[in-house]
Amino acid sequence: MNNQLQISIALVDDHTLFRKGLVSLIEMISGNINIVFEADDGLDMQLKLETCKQPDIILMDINMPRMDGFTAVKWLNKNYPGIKVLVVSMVEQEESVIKMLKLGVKGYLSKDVEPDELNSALVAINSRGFYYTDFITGKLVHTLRNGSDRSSSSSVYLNEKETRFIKLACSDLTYQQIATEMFLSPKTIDGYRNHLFEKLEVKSRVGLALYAVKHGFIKL
Amino acid sequence: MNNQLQISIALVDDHTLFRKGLVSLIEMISGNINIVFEADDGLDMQLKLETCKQPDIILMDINMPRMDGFTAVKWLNKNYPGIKVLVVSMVEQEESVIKMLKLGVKGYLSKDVEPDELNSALVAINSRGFYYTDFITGKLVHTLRNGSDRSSSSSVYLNEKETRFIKLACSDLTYQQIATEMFLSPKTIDGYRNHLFEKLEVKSRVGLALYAVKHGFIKL
DNA sequence: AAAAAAAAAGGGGTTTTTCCTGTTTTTTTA
DNA sequence: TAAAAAAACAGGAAAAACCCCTTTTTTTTT
Repeated sequence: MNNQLQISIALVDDHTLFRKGLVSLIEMISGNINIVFEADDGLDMQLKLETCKQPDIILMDINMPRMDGFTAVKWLNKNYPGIKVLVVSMVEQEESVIKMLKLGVKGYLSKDVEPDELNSALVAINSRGFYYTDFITGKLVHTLRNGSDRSSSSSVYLNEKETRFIKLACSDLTYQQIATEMFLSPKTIDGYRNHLFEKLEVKSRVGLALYAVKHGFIKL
Repeated sequence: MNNQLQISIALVDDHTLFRKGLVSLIEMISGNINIVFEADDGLDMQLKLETCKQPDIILMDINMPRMDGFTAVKWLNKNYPGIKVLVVSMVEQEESVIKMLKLGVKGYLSKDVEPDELNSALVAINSRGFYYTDFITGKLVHTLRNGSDRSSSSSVYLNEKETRFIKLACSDLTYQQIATEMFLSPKTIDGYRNHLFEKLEVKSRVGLALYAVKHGFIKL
């Protein structure tokens, strides 16, 4: 355990300007926080961890090139289980929050919090071990209430035909045309649609298309 | 004209942590830059401009709630044509860059540049009036070569109601319900749809939804 | 203030989507 | 191999989306 007085942290975020700003901010508002290193993404972090002193807490972004936040946290859990992670991301989607919490991160801050809150979070994580805000609690409660939690259980795996179909559903083709394209009866396509509506919890072709984008079936 | 020594700027960005970081960074690296005010979004900026001193340069984000960067810059052109705008955004899409340049912004920086470059940009804009990087030039050349430039020819600018509509079109609501939601006749919504179909060169509501995602009208 | 343009609304129609309740065929599983 | 499950297919029908063309109202331009 580290003493309460000195907290050593590292920053992992691909937006240099944001990262440097954070560094400057942290150095300004808090004298007892020591920044060990900065990294552009998960891969960079792995390198820095080998050469630099090990931080108490890592501030972690989610969307990053090469290695994203999820992968990075997973890797940390395996290789440096002692390092606590505080997610600082613009992503406020329930799924991401839940996913990160499952990975055992100690806190989750939106990028539009006040600097003071960042400081509170760091202090809390260092002393108590975690910093869970109303924001997080809210997401959790909502997930519980809606039961779903698609992020793990339901195993939403689309087979080849479903994948083919959902991609085509993102086009201007009518279901008739999609049927022709896939050498199937329009009624079969009807079945696919209804099946996916249930499985993906959407209610219209638009919902299907947005799901497809969100989950990388099609690229914009 | 202001003298070269003191540059007064304002920051418009909804991510508090980023904004405060930037403030701290700017105060740290540069003694001759004076921050007049910070704003959460375009609307907030309008208010601050009334009460605060007028800045030489405004650092402007693009994606913001209530009033986004495009609208804010347009408003500035009308009401404060003397203020120069430097866009600082994560959005690196060609269309956004081009759109902003057409609106006459003096520079466009990605959020992952080094602090030094931000400083250079500010100094350049203050003395020469602009700061155009290879990044911008690259986008311009590419646009020229690919001829298209959908962003102008058809002047793809969505006004408030169209924006409202396209967002709602990404939901499960029927056009009827959207009409109710917007206090308009379903027939008017019909008109919006047809108008946008032409303007955005799409052929269905699905196309509309995908356009909305691609161009940041909705976040997934 | 008149003319032109844009926004809002409507009438009436076709096509597509969506949603039922089934049957038949193929594949899996016990 | 018989039973069960999944995939493919169907008829029918209501709802929604889409389309064309016209009229009224509002806004902008001249």
